Parts: sequence; C-alpha cells; structure tokens
Amino acid sequence: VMILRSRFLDARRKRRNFSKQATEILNEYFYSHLSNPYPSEEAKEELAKKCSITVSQVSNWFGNKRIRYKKNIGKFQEEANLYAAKTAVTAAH
Amino acid sequence: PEKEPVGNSKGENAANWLTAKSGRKKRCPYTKHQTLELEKEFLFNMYLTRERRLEISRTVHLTDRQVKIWFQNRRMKLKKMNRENRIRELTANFNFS
DNA sequence: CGCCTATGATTTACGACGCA
DNA sequence: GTGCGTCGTAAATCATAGGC
Repeated sequence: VMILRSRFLDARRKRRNFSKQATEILNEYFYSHLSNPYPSEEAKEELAKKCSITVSQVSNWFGNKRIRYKKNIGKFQEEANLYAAKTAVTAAH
Repeated sequence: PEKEPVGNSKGENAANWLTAKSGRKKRCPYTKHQTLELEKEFLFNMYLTRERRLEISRTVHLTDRQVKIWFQNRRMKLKKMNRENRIRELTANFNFS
C-alpha cells in the first residue's frame, strides 16, 4: 500500500507522455475539426474520459497542438494526411 | 455558453484560427524577486485595492496593469489547483484508504 | 552515456463578456 | 461610461521524457 501510495503521489510530480491510444484519439478529433479545432467543454470532458486524462490536460493538448501546428504546418502534413485518411475510412462504414 | 465568439455563428468559418493575434506585448517572464513579492502579497490578500496595487507595482517595477493581470491569473491558478486537488483526493480514496 | 528534440505544463498578456 | 471580475485562449517559456 505504501508503495502504491508513493507511486501515485509521484505521478503528479513526474510528467508522463500520454498513451499512444490517447494521442490517437486527440489527433483524430483535431484533424477532423481542423477548420475550428476548439472542442466545447462537453467535448473536452468526453475526450478526457476516452483518453483517461483530465479536462485540463485536454485543454493543454489542444493549446499546444494548435500553436505548434500553425507554427509549422508543413511538419504536420504527413500526420494530417494520415488522420484525414483514417477518418474518411471510418466515416464510410 | 460559447466563449471567445468573435462574431462567428454556426457555419463554416475556416482557417481563421491560424491568424496570429498581433499587436500583443511579448510575454516577459518575471524575475524570482518579482514573483516572490507578488506571491507574498497574494498570501496576504487575494484581491487588491487600487492603492495597494499601485504600491506593489512600484516595488516590483511592473505596471499596475501587469500587477492586476498577475492577480487575476494567480486566482485562476488557485482555482485550478483546488479543483484538481479535490479530484485527486477522491481518486486517492478509491485506491487505498 | 550525452545531446537533442518532442511534448506536456506553466507563465504572461489579452479579448470577450459580466456585473455593480 | 468606467473599472475590475472571470473565462478561454495565444504565445513564449519551462522541464524533462525519450530517442539516437
């Protein structure tokens, strides 16, 4: 129990990158709303739940993503195409 | 409750978000000393009178607008910390109690 | 291992809106 | 009308995780 406790409390100190699945979900939303990538509070809550992160973390992620995307669209082109293709496939079925 | 609605109703309002907000002062990180003084004052009271604000702004060499905004931001930070601490306590209770 | 970049979080600064 | 409140955000910066 003590080990679990300390591990849990450490989790707030040490930053952890989000899981691959979480990043996947966030990117899917971002690139499928590229004309206006500003999720509502409700959408943020849903994304947070699906990604197992907090709403604040969702906000941080979108804030970082928007600024970094627009600072260098070229760098994200491949990623954009990838998710565009992915959502096109899921939409067709 | 849609915030940040610069006009924009429902429809397609394409790549306007890519437009940089220009004319804004560049963010300038405050010194340790400035932050410490502001934090001390915040501990004393979260809200400033005009008098106190002017006084502080002189001692830390910031404009009174900067001090006002710093307190606004600081209050938002505190609010966020409280929000997340409550959630953490609940989660901690669930794991081991 | 050290260096480097990607990434998540935090810090300034402001516009939009509310209220007294 | 003015002035300060919150809220959501842009943009820069910080801290460090992780890859090479």
